[in-house]
Amino acid sequence: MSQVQLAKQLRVSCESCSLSELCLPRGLTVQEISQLDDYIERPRKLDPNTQIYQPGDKFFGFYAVRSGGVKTYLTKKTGEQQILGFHLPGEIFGLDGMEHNSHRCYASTMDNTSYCTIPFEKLDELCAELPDLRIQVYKLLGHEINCDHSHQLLLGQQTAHERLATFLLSISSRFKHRGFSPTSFMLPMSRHDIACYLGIAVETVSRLFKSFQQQGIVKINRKQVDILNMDLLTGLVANCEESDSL
Amino acid sequence: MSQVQLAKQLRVSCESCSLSELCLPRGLTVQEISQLDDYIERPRKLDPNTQIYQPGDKFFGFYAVRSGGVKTYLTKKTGEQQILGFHLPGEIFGLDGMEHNSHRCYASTMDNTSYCTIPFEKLDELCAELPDLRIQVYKLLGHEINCDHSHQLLLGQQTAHERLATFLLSISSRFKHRGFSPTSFMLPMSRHDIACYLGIAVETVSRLFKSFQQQGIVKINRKQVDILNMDLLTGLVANCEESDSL
DNA sequence: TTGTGAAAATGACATGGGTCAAGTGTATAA
DNA sequence: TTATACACTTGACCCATGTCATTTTCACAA
Repeated sequence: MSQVQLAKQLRVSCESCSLSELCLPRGLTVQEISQLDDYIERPRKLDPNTQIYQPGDKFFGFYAVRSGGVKTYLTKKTGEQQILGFHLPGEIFGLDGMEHNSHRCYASTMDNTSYCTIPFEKLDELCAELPDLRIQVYKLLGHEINCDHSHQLLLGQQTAHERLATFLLSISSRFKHRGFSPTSFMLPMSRHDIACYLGIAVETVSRLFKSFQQQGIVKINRKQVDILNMDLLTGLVANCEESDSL
Repeated sequence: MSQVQLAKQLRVSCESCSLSELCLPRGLTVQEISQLDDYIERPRKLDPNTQIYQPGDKFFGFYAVRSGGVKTYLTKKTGEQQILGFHLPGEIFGLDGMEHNSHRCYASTMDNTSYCTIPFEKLDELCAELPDLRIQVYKLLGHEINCDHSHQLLLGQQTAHERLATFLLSISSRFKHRGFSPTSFMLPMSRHDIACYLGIAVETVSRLFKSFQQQGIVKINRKQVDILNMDLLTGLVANCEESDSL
């Protein structure tokens, strides 16, 4: 098989895979891709609301969402959960296990979900040899850190309107980035999850969605969202972040 | 010079250095330590309220606080800042620059402050050769991520009392970790900064400090804090985090 | 020692969004 | 087709915390 054919085959196996961000771009050679590809465990399928890991579980490696959606969250002893992040197809999670080789938070599916895993030990070994892969891993971790920082700004300084608008814009831009419509999409998470992510009450989410609709900014039917006026939506967060969104 | 002597000398140069966490422990060999030590730029001293970097600045590498204190923060366009983290002597900051090779947030001193820097490119080169150093870097990044997650839980789910109590306990345990008293210490930051970190108003910080004092939990005089009853203080956050503190 | 400005504390008041309690819709199963 | 349960919505009420105005304290300079 020629190098080109090999590349094509590998690309097919990873192209729609959520780890593609990690392994495909940035000029890795065919051989390098092949090496990494060998270690990736092929997709597993899970039902909605299935726990993937919880605090204390051993850290195996990174997870990459292929379809569906995953939430990661911490809880108070009283049960309230703070959702740390939503992970859509093409996105990575599981990084919370790196510090102590065991996870610190929960991860569970929000929908029928499939994902790949890449064992951290293998990834680390490859990193020793592949400078470009190392850079990719740094960028991945840096991205997580920057997302967390934006979330801190949201939770600490934004009003409820601003939070919800920021949330919609974030989902929109992430769908766009993956080649889907940025103005018409299905939310993979419940109102409850949105509330827990934004640090507000479910009732507030309902009321604000209603208010946004009355202003003609969006049209919302259950989980179907249509953004009717992107400018107005952007206007709601105009004073929030100095830098461009993630 | 014998290997032992060399080790001793290097240890002296890094022992009290904030990067010691990164380079000294975990069985690096004398030679490995020496290699890393060569790249570390020796301390710079800055006045209080001096900006170290701001969004858009080129990312050079990690910073390690030797004395004083540093805050990292994001701002809204209207000027409110959300403090992302306080960095005490022995702690690292600057990781926000990794994703795009430029910083996303501000960093500035809160006090007379000195710090070392380690250029990221050099660190990365060494990582290729030193598996133990690589592990250290992963743990460092994992720690930042886990701290950010705890901060998200605080900002999203805790009441003002719980936030302030959590904050005091965090500072206390970090002083303890560095060998200082966990019950009697000087806060390096202003009330304003505490408020911005906790996502509450300065006035609320004042009122809660007073309330904590009236309950006999702490004694506070300006920036001097004495924790009188650690159990009571811990009790205030009893329902907050499931897992142990960071 | 006194003067000056910033930080912190205090008091009075306002309100965003939480809480509680019904309702309404919708998807799945019998 | 109807029953059931759960997600979501809506309304009424209220409280923790923000906002604004004022006073006090402290650090430092003259």
